[in-house]
Amino acid sequence: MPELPEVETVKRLLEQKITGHTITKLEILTAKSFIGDPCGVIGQKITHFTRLGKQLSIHLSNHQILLVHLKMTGQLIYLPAVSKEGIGKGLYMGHPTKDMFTTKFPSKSTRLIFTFSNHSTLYFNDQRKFGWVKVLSRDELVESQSKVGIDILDPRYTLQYFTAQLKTTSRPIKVVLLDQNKFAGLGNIYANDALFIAKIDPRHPAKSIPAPRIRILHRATIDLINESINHGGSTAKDNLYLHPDGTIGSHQYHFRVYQRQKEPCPICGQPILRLNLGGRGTFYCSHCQK
DNA sequence: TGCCCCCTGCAG
DNA sequence: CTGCAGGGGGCA
Repeated sequence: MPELPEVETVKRLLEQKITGHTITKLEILTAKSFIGDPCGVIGQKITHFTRLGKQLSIHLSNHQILLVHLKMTGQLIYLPAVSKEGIGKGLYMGHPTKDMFTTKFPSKSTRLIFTFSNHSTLYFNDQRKFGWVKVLSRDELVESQSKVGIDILDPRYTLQYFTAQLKTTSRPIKVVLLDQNKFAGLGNIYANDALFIAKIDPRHPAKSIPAPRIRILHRATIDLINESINHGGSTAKDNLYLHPDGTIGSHQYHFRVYQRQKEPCPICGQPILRLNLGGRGTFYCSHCQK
């Protein structure tokens, strides 16, 4: 699920909740979800957060990093300390009357539980078990991200860089936009919608897109990502993307073509088509996108 | 460069 | 039952 806007939203909300907190306990319910030595994180304070593409780094006071990848169904859910009266009733500090979460935690998909010194908790939930949390040193973090491309929100993501990357391959533009080693952060939602905005057929070979179209596409990727961040990201129908406080994003109400096959194109009214490209669902308007 | 796979769950 | 899901690593 989470692409750049969703991970950025989680980062912003989580950093205001748990920066400065000390980890006192880590429960690993699913072994494959945690990679590294869990002992090293106990007693460490959370100092700050960074993000590269879809990967979130939680920096600790001993200079180690918890690197988080949510993959398709990962969630980071923060629960404030349970009040005395609320124990066993789902009553949390700051949520005086009722539990605002529709799902109780830990749930069937809870993989990791971090507890902090003030008794608040952070749940890593992941239905499909594709995601993970890794403990890394600074050097290991740099190494593990050395092949990742430039983040869409990085000032170095220029039109020149974008153009140069497209010129290296004749693969379908949609597939190239999803290549995290070229540009970090775009996923299936925003790749589809950016191509719609730029009126480019997702199958168009990357290297032969005319310069004026490349310019529009480059602009569209940045604008769309920012638009979605302003909407708190996209929570699709399965509700698997949640903010750390359990609320949902709203960018799904602004999808142009993503998951709208058979619905009328917002520009010309022709039905939106769906095809398979690089193993991923691809949505486009054959009349508007050439 | 294109498949298959990792997993779970839901819609058709 | 089959197909599909915000991702991406490994392998021919």
